Amino acid sequence: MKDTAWFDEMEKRIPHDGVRTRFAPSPTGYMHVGNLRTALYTYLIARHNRGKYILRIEDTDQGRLVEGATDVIYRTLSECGLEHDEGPDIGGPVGPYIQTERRSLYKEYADLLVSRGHAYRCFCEKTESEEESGIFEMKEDPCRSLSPEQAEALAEEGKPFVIRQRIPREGTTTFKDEIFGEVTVENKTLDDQVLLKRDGLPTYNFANVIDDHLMGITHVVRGTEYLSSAPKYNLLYEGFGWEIPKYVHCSPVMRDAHNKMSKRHGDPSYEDLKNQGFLTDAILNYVALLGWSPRGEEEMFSLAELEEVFDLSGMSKSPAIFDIEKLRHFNAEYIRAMTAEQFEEAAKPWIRISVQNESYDLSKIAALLQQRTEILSEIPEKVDFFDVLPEYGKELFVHKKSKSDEISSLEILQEIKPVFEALSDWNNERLLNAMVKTAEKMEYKNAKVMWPVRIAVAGKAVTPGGSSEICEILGKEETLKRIEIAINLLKS
RNA sequence: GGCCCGGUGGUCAAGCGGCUAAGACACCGCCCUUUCACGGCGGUAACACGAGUUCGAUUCUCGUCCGGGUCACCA
Repeated sequence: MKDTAWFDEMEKRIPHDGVRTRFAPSPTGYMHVGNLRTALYTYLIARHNRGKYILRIEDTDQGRLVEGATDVIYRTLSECGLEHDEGPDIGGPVGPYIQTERRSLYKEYADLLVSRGHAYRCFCEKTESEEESGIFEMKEDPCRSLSPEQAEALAEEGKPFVIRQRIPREGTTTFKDEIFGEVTVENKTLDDQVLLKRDGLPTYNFANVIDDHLMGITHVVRGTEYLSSAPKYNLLYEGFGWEIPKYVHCSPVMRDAHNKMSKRHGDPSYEDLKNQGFLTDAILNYVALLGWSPRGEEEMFSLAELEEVFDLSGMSKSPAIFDIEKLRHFNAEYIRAMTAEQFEEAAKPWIRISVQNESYDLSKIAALLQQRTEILSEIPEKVDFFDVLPEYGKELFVHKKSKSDEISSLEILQEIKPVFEALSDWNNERLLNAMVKTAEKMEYKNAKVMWPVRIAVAGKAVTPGGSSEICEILGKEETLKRIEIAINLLKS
């Protein structure tokens, strides 16, 4: 074990420069919405207080390592603008920031705790998960009562061991959470959790305490699944004589009333949502509001605005169900708030999926789409008719609201065709004008004339943009061709 | 099962002893309108239950019920 000078030296490295938070994911290759939200809140607490936001990778579970997982984390955080001030990739004053690279550290602190009597070596066989065994009994660990000499002797023999925390049997432990307030538990309900595993790596429970302290973390942000083990962490801090950080336990994001969002259930990760055509800003905005309330009426917040207004007092205690419908709403709002150029850039790849015909003006198509799109992925099916006129039946010409039927549609199309043919300038204004004039002449409502034109040129009842805009984009030749097809269909 | 934490409309939620109990999504209706959409206006819909405390409880206390978490050499 290192001498006190070494431990003192470690203490001196700890920054004391205001608020410091950390996002500490384990690299499983998947950033689900709950993770992202935790990262966001962690980031916001730091930024709101002009503090530091740190990224730490918790890879102490060797069995669950996933190739390329850290890249997903970097990419997601960076895309979302949650830039960290310290981390594995950019370093910092209290590195390394990957737990497996800190393994020797944990051993020193575990030994320190053993020497102080707050922990002990346990030579027992591995225990099974109690949940699986169905037995929920606190059992006395025989190794707890081993004398230091006995334990030392067994270790000398080369017997493998883990290091367990020695929890007092008597008394209570109280901790304070920024969201839940004070929580008190009886020590006898706490078990002697493993601190250092047989493979020499720390458990989450231990590594967290060590790293959070050594990295000068002031606000420990994590999910409520750690709420009930928080007393044990406090006991650890006390054992070391360290200052206890502020705890912020966030309630989970649920997929429904009973289940958390999870990879297993196929719930969307950040990347999945992106692929479905959701915008980063919309995702962030929505996720921020899932479990936190700004109080006022305003719901739309940019990341910069969130940094200003975010505060712990708005945090919710109960779980929140993820509602994709509301996310769609936010996404639609963000799409509408984009400039035409921004939207065009975002939409083009999606338009291209079903519109390959080079002669169509993608900018015009995009312009029609902007006010009618909630998520980008619905674009291809909205515009597929530009390339290929769908097969459709006569019944599409029947529309109650515009008082259209097959008879009137045929009549109108036959009337409008020569008018279109005669048009010298092929643009929206002229087309609209032509249709309105035709309606006047036939003494029909505008809608009654435009309905069959829409059906004829698009082959579907729901289209982005009005019929005149579609005709304009399609061009004179294609429009007339499609009207002719419709006339023949109606005659048959 | 023990322990911990929750419980306001279908969903996200404001509320912090006295309110006609906000707002948003969704839903419905009306208006606008070249369909749909967008926009505008309006509507349906909630304090889990039972005791206390109090002049007065959605707000405080207790119990019941319901839900979540945890009890791993996973995080």
